[in-house]
Amino acid sequence: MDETATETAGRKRPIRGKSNTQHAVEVLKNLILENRLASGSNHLESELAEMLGMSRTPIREATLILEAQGLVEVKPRHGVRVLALSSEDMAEIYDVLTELESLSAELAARKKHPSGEFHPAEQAIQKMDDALNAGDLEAWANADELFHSELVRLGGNRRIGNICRMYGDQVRRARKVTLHLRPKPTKSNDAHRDVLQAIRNGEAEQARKIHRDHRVQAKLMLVSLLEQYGFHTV
Amino acid sequence: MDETATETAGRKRPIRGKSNTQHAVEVLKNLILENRLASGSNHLESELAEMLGMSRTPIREATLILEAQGLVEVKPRHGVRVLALSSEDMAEIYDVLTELESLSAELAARKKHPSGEFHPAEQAIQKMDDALNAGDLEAWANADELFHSELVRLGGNRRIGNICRMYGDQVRRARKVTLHLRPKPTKSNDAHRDVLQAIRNGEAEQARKIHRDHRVQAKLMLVSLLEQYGFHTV
DNA sequence: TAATTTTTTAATGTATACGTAATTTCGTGA
DNA sequence: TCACGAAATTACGTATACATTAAAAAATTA
Repeated sequence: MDETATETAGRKRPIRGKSNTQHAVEVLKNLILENRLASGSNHLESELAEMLGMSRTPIREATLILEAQGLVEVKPRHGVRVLALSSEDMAEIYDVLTELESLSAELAARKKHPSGEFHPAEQAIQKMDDALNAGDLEAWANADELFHSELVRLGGNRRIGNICRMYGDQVRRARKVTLHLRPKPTKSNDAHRDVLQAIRNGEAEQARKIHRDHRVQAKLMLVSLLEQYGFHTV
Repeated sequence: MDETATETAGRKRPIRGKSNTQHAVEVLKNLILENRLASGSNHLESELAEMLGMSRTPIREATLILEAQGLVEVKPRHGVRVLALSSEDMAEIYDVLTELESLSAELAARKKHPSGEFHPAEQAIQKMDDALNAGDLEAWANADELFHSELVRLGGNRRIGNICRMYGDQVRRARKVTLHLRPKPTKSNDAHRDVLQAIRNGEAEQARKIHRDHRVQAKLMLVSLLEQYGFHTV
């Protein structure tokens, strides 16, 4: 009990440069993405506050932020509800990502890039190859994610960056379910390599088309997997 | 002084079913869109709190929401900064809207719609015609906005709806500046009519292309206007 | 005077108190 | 037993207090 009291007292000020609100956002987001706060479950502010060892104030602020990001819904007397992700939801999200990432590929191809600008994207592809050879799907997924965010960065539209980052969280959530059900993603690496080459060559329409086709394929596969396996786990 | 005290005390509970936080979001958003909180200006929480006659708590919550919507930036000791909208920002926003609305047109064309589903969109076009004949640009802009949101609704992707609604606010902000500088938008009405017809006919690619071209034109016109006139007013 | 340190100020982040209203529980009557 | 209404509970929205710390101001020194 003693140490608990001390801890609680000590936790008043944030550990290091990070407000309790920010901390709560991170922790709650992780809990949701890890599926440790189940979809559809309701949680009272006071419950979350106690769970994270802080008062309701930063919790409220955090839930507002998470609500704006579409991860939870705040229902006045019913607590914070973690939003479920149906296969329809994922289809919607994939459509948005497909569109905006393809546009990013096009935009990236139209721009002049300083040398070395493509290095992170190349590295991501390399990591994907390595991970695939090693049979490490988690590593592959991380590298894949990295490539997609690089693509968006190269496109240079920061708003697209924000949107894709936001929905990226949700895709990660679904990926937990699908990653080990899907066929080995050998074609992804090729597609990514091709997009990058098209961007380098300044072939805007081509870059867009390649990425778009790749994304459309990925969506079809993912959504059918989710429908097949019910997706009640997410 | 007396009445001030009474007012402050009375404002404790929200006027009508709407929390102070929600109220603050609305009021602040309007102030920003009306350009009565200038871009780049910083405002302390306490200042806004006093301005709206409530305590800092709901103001803080409101600013977090507005921050998530990209209207302001909360900088710890410098207050709430209203984000400026440069012509580059508008270009970014237009690119996103172009892409997502065009996709919506495509999606709408692929779907079966119950009869009467197109009624609101038709009405919006009619209003645009009327407004244009009457020379009422504000009315035209409102009807135009309505059509765009209808288009997105017909597409059926709720996430696109959220994104477009969000950026719609910012477009409205810029429109304040450009509406009376741009040439009369006679072609818009035709384009809208054509999209709607294509959707009706189930011509998905066609619908997408028409709307896309229209949007690209609009973007070029708008961005060049903004560059020309500096846009320092927004 | 300019630079640097100290002091002061004040805005924020957080906890907490409390009134309000929604929900639930309980009790009453049909 | 069920429906309905009253009382009790309690989660939330908001105000407020307060400690922390960044920024500004003042003072000291070179």
